[in-house]
Amino acid sequence: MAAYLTAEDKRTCYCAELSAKNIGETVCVMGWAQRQRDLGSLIFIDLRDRTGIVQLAFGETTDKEIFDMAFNVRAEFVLCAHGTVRARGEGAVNKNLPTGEIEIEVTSMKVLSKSQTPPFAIVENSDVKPELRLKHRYLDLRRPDLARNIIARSEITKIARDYYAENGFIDIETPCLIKPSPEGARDYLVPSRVHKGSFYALPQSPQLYKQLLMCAGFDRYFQIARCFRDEDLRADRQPEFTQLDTEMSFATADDVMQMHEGFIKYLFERYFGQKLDYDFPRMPWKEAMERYGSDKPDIRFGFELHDLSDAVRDTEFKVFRGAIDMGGSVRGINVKGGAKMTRKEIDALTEFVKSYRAKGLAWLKWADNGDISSSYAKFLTESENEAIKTVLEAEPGDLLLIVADKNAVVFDSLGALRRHCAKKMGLLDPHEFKFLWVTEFPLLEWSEEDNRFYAMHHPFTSPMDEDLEFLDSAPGRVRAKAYDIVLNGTELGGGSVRIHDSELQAHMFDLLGVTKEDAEEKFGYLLEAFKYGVPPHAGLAFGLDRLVALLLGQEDIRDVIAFPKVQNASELMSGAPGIADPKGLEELAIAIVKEENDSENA
RNA sequence: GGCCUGGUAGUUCAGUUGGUUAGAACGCUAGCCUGUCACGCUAGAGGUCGUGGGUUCGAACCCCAUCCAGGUCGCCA
Repeated sequence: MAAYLTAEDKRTCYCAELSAKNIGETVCVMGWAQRQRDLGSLIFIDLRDRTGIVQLAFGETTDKEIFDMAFNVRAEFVLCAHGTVRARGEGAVNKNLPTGEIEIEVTSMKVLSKSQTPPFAIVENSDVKPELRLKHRYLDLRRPDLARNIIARSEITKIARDYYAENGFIDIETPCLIKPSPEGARDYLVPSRVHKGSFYALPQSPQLYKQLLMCAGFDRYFQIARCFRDEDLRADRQPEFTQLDTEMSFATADDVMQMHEGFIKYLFERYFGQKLDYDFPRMPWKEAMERYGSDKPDIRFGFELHDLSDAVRDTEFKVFRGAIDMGGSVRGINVKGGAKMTRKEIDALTEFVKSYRAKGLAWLKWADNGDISSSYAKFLTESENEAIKTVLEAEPGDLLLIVADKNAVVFDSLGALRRHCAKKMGLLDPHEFKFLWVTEFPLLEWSEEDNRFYAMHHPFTSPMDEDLEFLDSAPGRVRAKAYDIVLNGTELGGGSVRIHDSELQAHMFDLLGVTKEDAEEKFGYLLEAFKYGVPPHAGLAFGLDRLVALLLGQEDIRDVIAFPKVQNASELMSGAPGIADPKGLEELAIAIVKEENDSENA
């Protein structure tokens, strides 16, 4: 039977807070039995709480009743132990344990709760299937590495709140039940009982509300905001995630970037005790694409892209010829030291780029001993081959990898390839942090599929002043006052200067093919607000999960989220989502049409 | 939605021409043990081989379907 706590059972400290300084003190600790070691007439129990472990000792001086209790303790029993801190004997000190110099000589104990044998051991660096860990997430979270992540996340959000508060930001909550505005990512919909047939959406971000807060005069807004997107998951993407969301009035793009760069520096100083005393580089989007094939470049290593189109401008090699003729390009990277790769490994790289829609990979391996093998060299003239080597600054030991295709495919595949090679070659140090700003994003993105422009960021993003003149003549070349903060190949956050001019906003909607009625229906309240004096404003949101994961060297954001969802967006512990009660559905006037999850408004 | 990988004891895994009773380590249970801390020693229990169907004299193994988990592309204004 489980015991209960009484007035005397007051915890005096956490397990791992005890040290040699406490020798002689009477203490009361509570926690979980990590392990029990029975040596006959001597028993040790490692007691664990979220701070760590302390050893409880039971011996000949222990009451028989308590000793028997200790004898029966098993892993994960919850204990309350009273006793005296004492030094361990000579030779019995455990140097691997922070509390290894001492132990608690237990005078009384309660088993507050028993435990079945857990489905997996509660230890650091567990190699148990994610499936099982997530099903018993409360046990997984007892593991020290995961517990540390969750605690670290709390520290980081505390630092964020401090920084933004110190800089005059006001923490304001915005609604989670909002009006659907289907554009971009899929919304999670919540049916309204009162308004049958109508739905709320869960916010993909507090975008419109924070702009309205600017209209309301709260010129610096901050919120740790939960956001929802009904899209497929990835290691760095959950259907519900947290943004560290901000907005500033009377601020330029530069003001915003400086403010948030300040936050990162403040965070590094307070969390790591590390000074980042340099300005984060700023790189226009076009340069990022051309040098790294990515709008979120990892600049910890080289292997930059180079345009080889000129070098093979007149080639008869069909693969290159075709790419150039269709308006694409031929680009390559020089994987320094990559000549060590075997033919098999290079073939695997070819498969890798194919997953990015590239038709193939042209390669040249220049061995240390001067031998050259290549998939393409024999199709090119000597001068073309030389030109490629010159542009890529090739030398013995290098591996040249070339993709010829539409620009989008070339950038995508080579951008991913350079990172893939760097990872394979062990060049990515998770403890090296290289921040940069990517700026001057295109305002609009052409969709082949729909034969129209879409806003690359969102339709409230302001064009750059110097490109305003092209808004009608060449919309595709208009750049936006948008900026992303990038760390080690991950987009940590992004934002923009917003349009605060009704006329320009109307123009934007026009370009995007949004009719007046449409705009009125979806965003009327924002446009209305803009009629009553709207300050120029700009903002930025960090992906908190990614930020925490990267700082902690975690590859998967699930390791910094207490109760994450798996790939099919379900939550294995609770089993969410679940079937709704038919009565409830009736009340909502919702009928399930198909056997599956497909629901429709009735 | 596409492609790839995996699912065998509580856990991590091994298991090839398809053939007796499906193994190992750790964990678990019991006994012994006064300084352990991955305690040690002895003994023992523990399996719908993800699920359903098929081929076969015979299936963990071959085929089909399906479920679950992971990766990835599409998608993520």
